[in-house]
Amino acid sequence: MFSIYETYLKTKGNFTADEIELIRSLAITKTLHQNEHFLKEGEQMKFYAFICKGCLRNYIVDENGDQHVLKFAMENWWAGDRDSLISGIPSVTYTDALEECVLIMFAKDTFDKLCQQIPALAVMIDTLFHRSYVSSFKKIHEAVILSNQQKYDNFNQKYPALIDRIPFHMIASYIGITTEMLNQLHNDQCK
Amino acid sequence: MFSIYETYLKTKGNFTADEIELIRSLAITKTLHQNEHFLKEGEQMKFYAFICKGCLRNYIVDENGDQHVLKFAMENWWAGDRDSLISGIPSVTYTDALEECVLIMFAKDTFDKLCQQIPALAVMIDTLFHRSYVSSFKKIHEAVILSNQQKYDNFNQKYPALIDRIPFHMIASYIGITTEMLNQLHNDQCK
DNA sequence: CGATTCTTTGAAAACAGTCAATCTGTGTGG
DNA sequence: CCACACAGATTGACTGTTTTCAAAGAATCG
Repeated sequence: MFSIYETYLKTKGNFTADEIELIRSLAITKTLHQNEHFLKEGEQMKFYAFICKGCLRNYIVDENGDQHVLKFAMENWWAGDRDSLISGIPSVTYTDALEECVLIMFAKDTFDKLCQQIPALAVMIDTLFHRSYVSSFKKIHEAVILSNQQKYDNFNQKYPALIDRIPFHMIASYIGITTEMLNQLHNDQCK
Repeated sequence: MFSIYETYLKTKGNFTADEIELIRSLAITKTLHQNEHFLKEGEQMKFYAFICKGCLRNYIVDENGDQHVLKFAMENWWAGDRDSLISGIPSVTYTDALEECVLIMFAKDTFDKLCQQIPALAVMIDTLFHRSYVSSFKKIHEAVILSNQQKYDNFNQKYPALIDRIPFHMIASYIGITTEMLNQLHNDQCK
């Protein structure tokens, strides 16, 4: 499974064979079965976790016990609650596996040291963080101005085929509409 | 005006007198009059810009020529398009002054070098970036699940008195509702 | 004071959410 | 292997909210 991560690294920067080997030596592989929790509210996230296989969902539970999906993460993404990881504070979100998952993980301390030793790795993470800031800004704007129809179209464009992989009510929660509405939009499209 | 920035710095980290002096020596003060453009679409943002006084708005113009307000920035915030600044790409947004503004600016290269020399400054910026990532996540979630009424309440809580300082239609654009709707919510509250 | 921009109002239409009932598929225990 | 329970999907009627449109009133700026 490390080979998937190695491929990912090679698309993100120039790493020497030695560096790859060093990274490999410190990687921890973890598997999750379907519906298994990866991180719970109140727990601190202590590992960088890269997804080699599978799909996870990140969500919060409000005071009424209702769940709100904040994001989905799948192959070649990073999983979990970044705020908890970086700030060292307890997570306010839950993350769990929607499918069988295989993760490549690194203890936070280990990974931070690696970043100091391997400049390309530090650049990769900085870029990643910057990118996700930019994309989250874009997502705010979309949430604000788009109609339900447009949100639906957008979702399908951004996550092709994900709608066939994840229960409707979770996608509805993610894009901020009701399950009934999502269903109707989906029907309209298939006509 | 630098004293305002100095006060800001002191709340964000421990800076020595020498460091403050070094920062001061490289600062550029700029004033903007009301409605003056600070940054246009297509231009590259080349300065870190801290707001000592005044209020700016950051927005995009869509294919129909309609403006969409992405954010407001005022005293003790940073102005402009961060993506352009960090990535060195042309800005996709406009930023202009809603009032007379005074900015403390630093050329990007200059500031990046300062960060290397002054660890507290680098930490400050990292924290700032991380924070705004986290808060953007919160804002997405709010845009997705809150009713117009709640968005209005939220805005007033987060930006007290800003509603008396900025034209209604810009605030409406920012929170993603029509001017008429905002007006009605505002009336209801005053009853 | 004239032009422009911003705010306010109300009616009609479009839109989205709620609710309740039904349908479907999956997995479990007998 | 069947019957049942359960979670998720689907449907339609109803309700409430939000937008659109049009028009008029205030405020601001040159």
